Amino acid sequence: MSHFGRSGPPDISDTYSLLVLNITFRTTADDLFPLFDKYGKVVDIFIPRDRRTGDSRGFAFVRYKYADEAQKAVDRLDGRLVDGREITVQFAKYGPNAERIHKGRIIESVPRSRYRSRSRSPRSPRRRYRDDYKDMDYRRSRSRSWDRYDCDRYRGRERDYRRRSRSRSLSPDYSRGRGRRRYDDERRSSSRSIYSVSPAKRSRSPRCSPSPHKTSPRGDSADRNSHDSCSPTPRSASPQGQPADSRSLSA
DNA sequence: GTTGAGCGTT
Repeated sequence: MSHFGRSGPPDISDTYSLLVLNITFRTTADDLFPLFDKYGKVVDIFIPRDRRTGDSRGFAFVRYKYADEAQKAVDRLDGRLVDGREITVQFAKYGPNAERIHKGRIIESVPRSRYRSRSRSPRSPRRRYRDDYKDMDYRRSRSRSWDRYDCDRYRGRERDYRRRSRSRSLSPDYSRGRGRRRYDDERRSSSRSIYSVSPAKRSRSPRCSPSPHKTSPRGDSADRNSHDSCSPTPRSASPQGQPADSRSLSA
């Protein structure tokens, strides 16, 4: 969807796309258009939306006509407070026109001297998340969707879990209050569980079955129980945590 | 109604 009423990319012949991150979920292209248009010729503005809910994903793509204007907008609008949040404007790397960008046209066309390094964006290796939702399903872009999704995948995607858990400014899960309480509960639970059950039996969560029933009139406790079992806590499922205790009790 | 690392549509 384009801001100019044109469906899809209107003309990506000589346009330069900027990635606007950290915008609010309610910020639309109409809100970004007057901001970016003041610093250059904005060809098109596109805000990706969720495939399921159709809501904004929190970032937008602003397409400029010239690279110098785009760079100026990056330097000007990067860190600008929009709708109460500080947005992050940078050149888009991936996308449908990633090939022409890979040629080094945009990146080399703009002076990096003006590009101020923001400590909020470290050298985090980002992966192609498009391959994810195209490989298995639509991307679970929001963290709230990670409530009871695949729990078994946490073993192989522990890095993904840690990446989503951390925040760039405040505390990771602790900011939500939900993570710390559950985490503490898990730790006390695991410490108490080793005295009654061997870790070999609880190493695998038997409640990780993808039950189709999501909500019940009184099944709230059951749903919450699944949360504890499927909680991505590697320590509660680490058998090497207390080998001595487990050995003396298990044997 | 909520959320917050990241890279896009006809």
